[in-house]
Amino acid sequence: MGRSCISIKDIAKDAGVSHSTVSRALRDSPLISLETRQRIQRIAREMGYTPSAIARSLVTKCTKTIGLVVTTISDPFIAEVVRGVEETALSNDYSIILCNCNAEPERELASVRILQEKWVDAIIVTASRVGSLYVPRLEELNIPIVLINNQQAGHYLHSVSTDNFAGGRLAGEYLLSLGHRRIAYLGIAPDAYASVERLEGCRAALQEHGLDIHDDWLLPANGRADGGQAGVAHLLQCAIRPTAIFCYNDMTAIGALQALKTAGLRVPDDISLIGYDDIAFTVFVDPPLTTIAQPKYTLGRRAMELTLALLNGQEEAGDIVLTPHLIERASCALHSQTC
Amino acid sequence: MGRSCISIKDIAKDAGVSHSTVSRALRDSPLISLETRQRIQRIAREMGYTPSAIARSLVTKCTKTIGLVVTTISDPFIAEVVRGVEETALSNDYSIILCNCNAEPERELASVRILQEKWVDAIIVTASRVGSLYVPRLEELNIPIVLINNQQAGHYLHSVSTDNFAGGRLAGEYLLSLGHRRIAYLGIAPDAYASVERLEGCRAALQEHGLDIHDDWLLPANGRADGGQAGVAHLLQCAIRPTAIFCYNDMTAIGALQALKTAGLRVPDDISLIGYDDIAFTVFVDPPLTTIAQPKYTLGRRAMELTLALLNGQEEAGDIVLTPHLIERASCALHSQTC
DNA sequence: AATAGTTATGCAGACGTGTGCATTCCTCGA
DNA sequence: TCGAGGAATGCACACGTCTGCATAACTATT
Repeated sequence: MGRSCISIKDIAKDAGVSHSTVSRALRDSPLISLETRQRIQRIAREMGYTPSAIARSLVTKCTKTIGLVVTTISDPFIAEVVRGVEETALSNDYSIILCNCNAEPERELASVRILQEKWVDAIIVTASRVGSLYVPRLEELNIPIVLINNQQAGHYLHSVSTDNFAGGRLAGEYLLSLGHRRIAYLGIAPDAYASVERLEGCRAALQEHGLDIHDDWLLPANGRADGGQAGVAHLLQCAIRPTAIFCYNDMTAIGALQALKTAGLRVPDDISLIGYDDIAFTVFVDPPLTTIAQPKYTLGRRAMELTLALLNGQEEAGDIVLTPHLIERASCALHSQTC
Repeated sequence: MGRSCISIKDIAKDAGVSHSTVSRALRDSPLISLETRQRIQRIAREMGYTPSAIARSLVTKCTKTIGLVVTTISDPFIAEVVRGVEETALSNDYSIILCNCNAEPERELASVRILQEKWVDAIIVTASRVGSLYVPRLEELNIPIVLINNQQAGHYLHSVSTDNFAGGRLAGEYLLSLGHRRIAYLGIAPDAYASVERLEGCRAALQEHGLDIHDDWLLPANGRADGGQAGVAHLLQCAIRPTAIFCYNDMTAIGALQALKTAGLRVPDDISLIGYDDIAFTVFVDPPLTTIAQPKYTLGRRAMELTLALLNGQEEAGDIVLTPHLIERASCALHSQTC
């Protein structure tokens, strides 16, 4: 039981030098003669020495560890972001401590406490909504904080996000180009920036053609499939039906798709459906979902790169906005009728 | 910039006592008088003190951190396991360092090195296949190692898994009960225990009825959708077709489902399909997938609980085998014809 | 031959926390 | 009044690594 536990002092004794010399030799310091350096490195290897990041951190005040806070790792979108963060971290010799706080305040606070005690060098937060008392608490730590898909102002606060307005416009323009004029938005959530911006982007595209979204066709959603189902239920009761639905995200669209099928409507023949995010599963529903893709992995990668830049003192690194793009699959069809 | 950096020495100076007294007072040691204890705790709170886990770890040799190694976090099955591990860890004041090594040897080695340097107390590995040179390397660390869904022998090695044989039998019995006699297995992978056991379980159920699986209907898979598609392509060329397909996992089944639809076959009317795992998306394909459910979250939770037990010296904790169960949805139908 | 400069190494203290042992003070009993 | 015992606290060192400064040995210059 117990760790290997050979320290630089053990090596020092074995090599007949002081532990300072060992420390320098192992870090390839030019202060130590090449011969001694190589000899010590060889001995270290033979003894199976592994440096202690703990002890090193204590003196350097740097743990090469960053905290990654997510609302839930089960979300396939977030999982992909996490992958981007983690891989970039490992490539740069950083590791990440994962905190999965299901938007529960007490878990959020517990996470902050742990990350603080463990002296993480920075924190990356991927959360659809960030608790109001949460960010101030984070800022007290006085370390760089990078928010993914959640723009917010603050001293130590930076963000990486995709351009939701552009994404919404992309969806709107695409549906227009297919001849759709009656378009619904399934994703109203007043407190969520992302949703508002996507809607406004879509609306902007419509307005350039002198159109707008009918009030009856602005429906709430919750980002999950059941929200999409509920939205469609409402929509089917409208006197005039839209010919296309723009959904807040893919899960909403998948729920909507189910409800439409259940109601005996065909997608895309009777009604077109467009999602947002491009999660892996869009390919496996029937029909495969046309969607606005967010560069999920890149989102994570850039967040980590920004974090590294901040840790290297490049304060000017600032915020990053990525561009979404359209992925055409099979859930949207031409609509030739005029309204 | 920089951390808060108030140590017990600062508190000691402020309170006019030695730092030892502060250390004991903060840990509520009965050695310190109640009055002093409370006074010191108050001062600590006022100064905004946070203990340093780093310094503590250096002396206690215990980091309250465990390493979690996964092949890929993008897999929805693994994501759910991770959630189980993480939540259980946080509840017990442990945190996890996530290592996502895409079954790439060099990433595996980098992960081991980092986990070793960071002095994690234990390691949990969730990997469909564990590299051959990987486990021995892990064992050198002399800390508890818990493998999820991967039974293997060794000194510091323990495992949590589900009973694949029972799961396979469950699938077989279910299909038999629906009247199926011609059953295919889509998931041959000789080096994967899990696959072999599921097949054997299914076969055992058939053999009790004097049946077996035809050699032509034993098809390879890779755990991904494309493997399922390829398998179905082969199957459709057989002279005699099976009436039901047992798939190694849900992703395979989903691929198979797509291929069947493309070929103009209806599920479950023309052919029944049963998956394995019960990932979240089984609900969203059409038809919803009948499957053998593994308790994914529980798998993670029990792995973490076992780890905690091992860290508390309860060596006898041993291995854990969980029981899968059938979830009936809509991808299997009665088959009344005799063969 | 004495001095300045260079190179290689050691010493000692720091980082923040935990803990065995010694010390001090107080109380109680004989 | 003295000693024993207990309660409360401090001292000193440990954990493994890093680093500023001192030291020693050697080389080159005058």
